[in-house]
Amino acid sequence: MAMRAAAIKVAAVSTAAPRGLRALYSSLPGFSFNLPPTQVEKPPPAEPSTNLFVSGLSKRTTTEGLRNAFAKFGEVVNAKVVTDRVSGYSKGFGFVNYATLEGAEAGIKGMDGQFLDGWVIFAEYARPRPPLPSLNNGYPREGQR
DNA sequence: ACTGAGCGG
Repeated sequence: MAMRAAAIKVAAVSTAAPRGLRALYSSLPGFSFNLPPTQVEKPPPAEPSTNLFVSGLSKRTTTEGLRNAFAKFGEVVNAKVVTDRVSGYSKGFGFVNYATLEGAEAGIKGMDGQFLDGWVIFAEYARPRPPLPSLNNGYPREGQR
């Protein structure tokens, strides 16, 4: 009887204290939710490139504002604030393309963690993207709708 | 509507 009461108490603690679930499950046989000390943290962002991913933007920040803020650290070839195609409103992130990797590096160091239109923005190297699938060199695809 | 992590054309 005593064990049964203990089991019920454990269940009650489980639901009442979600923060302690990890430690609780770790002590239970058959439950190895133990997080490895390594490899649980954020993986390194990306490999250096001239393309930058900028997040944390204000909804009022436009492409010109983004370009203007990053142009101080290097030659910006292309800048784009991603907007929703139906509503036209900013999604709060964008991309900045520098002419050189040095410019991109300077842009990250200069703008990452800085304020832009009242919001702290984050600048990092963008992930490599495959060439535009939809455009196909400006011609529509044959044999495919 | 514009919300708050994210990787567009």
